[in-house]
Amino acid sequence: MAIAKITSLEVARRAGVSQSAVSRVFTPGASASKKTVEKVKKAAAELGYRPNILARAMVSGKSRIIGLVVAYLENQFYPEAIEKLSNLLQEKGYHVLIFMASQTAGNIDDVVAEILDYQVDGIIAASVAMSSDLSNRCQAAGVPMVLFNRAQNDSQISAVTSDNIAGGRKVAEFLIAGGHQKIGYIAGWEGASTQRDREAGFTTALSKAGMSLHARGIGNFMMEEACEATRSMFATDPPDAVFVANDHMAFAVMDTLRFELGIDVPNSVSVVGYDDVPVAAWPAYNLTTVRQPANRMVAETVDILLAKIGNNDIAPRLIEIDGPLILRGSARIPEGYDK
Amino acid sequence: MAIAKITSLEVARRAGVSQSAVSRVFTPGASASKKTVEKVKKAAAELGYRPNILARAMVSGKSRIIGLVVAYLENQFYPEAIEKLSNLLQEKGYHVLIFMASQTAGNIDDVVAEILDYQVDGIIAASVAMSSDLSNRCQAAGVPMVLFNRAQNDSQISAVTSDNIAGGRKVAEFLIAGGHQKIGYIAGWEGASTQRDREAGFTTALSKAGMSLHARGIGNFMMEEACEATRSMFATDPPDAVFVANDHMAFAVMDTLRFELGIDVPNSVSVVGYDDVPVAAWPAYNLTTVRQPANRMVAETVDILLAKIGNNDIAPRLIEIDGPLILRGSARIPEGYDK
DNA sequence: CTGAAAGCGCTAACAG
DNA sequence: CTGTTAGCGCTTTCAG
Repeated sequence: MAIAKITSLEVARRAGVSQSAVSRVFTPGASASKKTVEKVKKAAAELGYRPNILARAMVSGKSRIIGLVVAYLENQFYPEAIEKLSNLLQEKGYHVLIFMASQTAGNIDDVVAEILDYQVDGIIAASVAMSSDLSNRCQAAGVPMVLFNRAQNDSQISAVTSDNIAGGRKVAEFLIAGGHQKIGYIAGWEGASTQRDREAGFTTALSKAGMSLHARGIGNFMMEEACEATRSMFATDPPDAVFVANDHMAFAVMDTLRFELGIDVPNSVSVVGYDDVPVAAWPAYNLTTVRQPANRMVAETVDILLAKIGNNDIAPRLIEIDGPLILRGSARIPEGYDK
Repeated sequence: MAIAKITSLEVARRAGVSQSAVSRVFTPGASASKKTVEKVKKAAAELGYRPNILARAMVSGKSRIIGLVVAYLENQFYPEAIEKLSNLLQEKGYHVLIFMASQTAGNIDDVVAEILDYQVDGIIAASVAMSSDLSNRCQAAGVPMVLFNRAQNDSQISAVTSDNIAGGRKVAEFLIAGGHQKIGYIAGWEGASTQRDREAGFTTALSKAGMSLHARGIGNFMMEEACEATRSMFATDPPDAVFVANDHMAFAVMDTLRFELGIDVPNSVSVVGYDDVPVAAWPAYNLTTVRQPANRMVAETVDILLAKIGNNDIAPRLIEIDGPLILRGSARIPEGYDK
């Protein structure tokens, strides 16, 4: 079985032109006479020639590869995001090299180092904490990076998230309008800006209404820990409403409430989540939640990244996209409520 | 901000050795004296040097990139699989370039063409149909491919799936043992070997017991269509058990039954799925289902692919991995049943 | 508009 | 074990 990798040189010979002519025909912004283009295209088609992207990358310095660092694929928000990210990038002529940053903490640095080895044109870090040392190395290597669904204090680095503070506030206002008196919160991983902002927006709005958190548990964005937190929270003096830092945990909370503790949702307790992943709309959960506008978040992320790839000197941007509260059946809806 | 891409030549100069010495130090199976290694490593560390993988790929002909074609990320089985795939490949020193084959039918060919442009060392096609023309082109290009969770009649191409026929049979036997009389089936997309095999195993076992399908609907692996199929199937003479071709649709079937039609699962009708995705274990569904052993499927896939990368002449292999029926609460369990 | 020539950063013979 | 020498396949000046 002969291995048939056709090079531009072979195409050139068959078309009776120089190798550089072939290159020009396949290089977007290049000039070639109609006749040359025709001859080359014909020869290329006959031979089944396609340019070698790696070779092109080497000389041009542009690989058209974007490194995507991602961690928790079990939370449905991420598969959805990577699908959209990948599709959009594909449209723009880029492709996504995936790097799992899972399990082993502290391996993020290694992962990014590996990414850099592939000469990626840019990096999207979804939901992972970035040491500033690390972002410096990317900077030094001239590789732009944008954080997806996580912000960094370090204002040197671009990030796009939903407006988590506003989201948290909306939930508080909704719950208060619903007449809830004892409001609990189940937190995500405290190292995450999304967690902190959601909680800050939530408790601030509570304070403004003269209320405070009735109970607080920590789920670390993990289902099992969220179950545990729910058990303790409902062991004594149970709340009449719980805001859970993301949908993924909210499902665990609802299941624990209904099937383990025998507590009715929403009649005995309202549950509200954050993300609006597809499962939230399924009748079994029918979860009231704040929608993270994945499409717009993805579009912004790609925009910023490509802009930076075009010109790395543009200032870092912090985008927060507002998302609506989606009213469903897991929480009591105040009469005449609209937002 | 200076862009600091260090080359092996610069390291060589600082270490006082030749450029090829540096290369050797960074090439796994190469020889260099202890002293040289030391000097080079030191200089490299000081400079922050890392080899350029693309350049290495060009000359060695090995990119250490695996192209992964994937379609429906909404079915949780796939995020899970790509996470495991990516992790395992990462361990072996490969990385995954993702290609979404979604929406647009017939774009698979274009997608694979693009993949080839990146000089990938191998391709994993998850759950996509492969035209034989296409697999020929990969063959011609010397790029091995293995199908994941889908088999092909074309025995020229390796594939790993669960044992779908056995799985279908297990479900039939289980349902029959449970005393069900009117057994329905909701099919996936008929173009998929997984769908066909599951159904074949299922109906064959039914026949052996002197039974036949009471009703049949088509869900095409989509939730909405599965809902529709459920509605028609239960409009008249409803079955007392339904086998659904995958979990993703089974959730939709259960929700339609319970929340739209007001039919009790499992008391009025048993529902069984296929895959055992994480959600199947959540209390809200607690779905009885055939487990696809993702870990072993992934391990086999990677094994075969890497073996082929090592030597493309080895024969194509078709692996079917047996998975257990996981008994949960969505289907009546016959007394004393164990399998 | 076109061809010749010079590399991109690295690995792989090849002598020494 | 080491340095020298060729390229991998392509883009990009540079003359013409």
